[in-house]
Amino acid sequence: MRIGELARHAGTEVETVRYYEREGLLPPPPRDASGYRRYGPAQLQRLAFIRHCRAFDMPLAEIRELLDFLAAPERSCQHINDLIDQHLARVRTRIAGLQALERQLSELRSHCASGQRAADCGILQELLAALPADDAPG
Amino acid sequence: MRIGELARHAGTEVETVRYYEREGLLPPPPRDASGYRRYGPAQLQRLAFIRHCRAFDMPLAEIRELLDFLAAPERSCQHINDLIDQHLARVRTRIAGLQALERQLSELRSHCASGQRAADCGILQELLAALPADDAPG
DNA sequence: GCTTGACCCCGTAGCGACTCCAGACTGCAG
DNA sequence: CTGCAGTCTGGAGTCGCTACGGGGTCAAGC
Repeated sequence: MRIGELARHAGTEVETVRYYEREGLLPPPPRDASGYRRYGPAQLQRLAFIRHCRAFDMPLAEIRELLDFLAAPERSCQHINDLIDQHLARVRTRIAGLQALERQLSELRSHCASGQRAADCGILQELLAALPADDAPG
Repeated sequence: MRIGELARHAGTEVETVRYYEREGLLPPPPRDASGYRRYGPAQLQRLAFIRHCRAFDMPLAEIRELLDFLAAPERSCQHINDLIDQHLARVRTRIAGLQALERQLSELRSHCASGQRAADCGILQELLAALPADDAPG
């Protein structure tokens, strides 16, 4: 299979496949007489694994670590669990941060009805009143 | 005030201030005899405004638009409301996506207890079983 | 044989919002 | 005078792609 077919099966882009190869996540495949990359099912499985991890929003560095475990089936998978736990913690932290952000934005939004002059806009007023007293210059 | 003090008051980094200047969010300030940037309270207020917006996770392009309103107090602030509404919608979409991700990750995590061989790790199994049947090559 | 179009190659630059670095200069305290 | 913190400039690095430009290859249709 050539790169376009591989990408299609994995639901991604040709450029992304070449990018993963450059980054060392996919091994350089053999080439045919025209220099085209030729892939087998094992490469597709590996690519699908990567895309599956990316769908979980994992950074490539972590995916790299997970890929190492595919090649070392006898190793303890404790580190895998740790990676997932850490990632889960990151996601939860991010959610909490965004929820706080959403509350603040809703509050901000409530300060202005539509169609006023910018000078009277409660939103701009709020955004301008951003200097904590102890940080203000003397 | 010099750039370090300005940055400290705004709770940010010197490099960030210079970056904002390069990006046109802060006007180039006057320089003293040694070429050091000298700032007044107005610049600090503007920088604090930007950082406040960034704390709301707004992209610099939107902040640029909001800054335009500070210079045009007679304009209608309808566009400001629209910007906040759009941003709020983005934040809510992102939260929903991350919550779905969190559920999937928790599910994934439940597939493996600690200390097994990688070959038996339920997490790796799940990640590998990523190929939908209709996408698999013939 | 010739064109058209889809596919592939490589290398490079761009995104957003910083962050860090090298190498030089300035300002102030001890 | 020495040392160190602060500042200057320009450029590169981060992350995960994405989009270009300029070419080669291949199968089908005329």
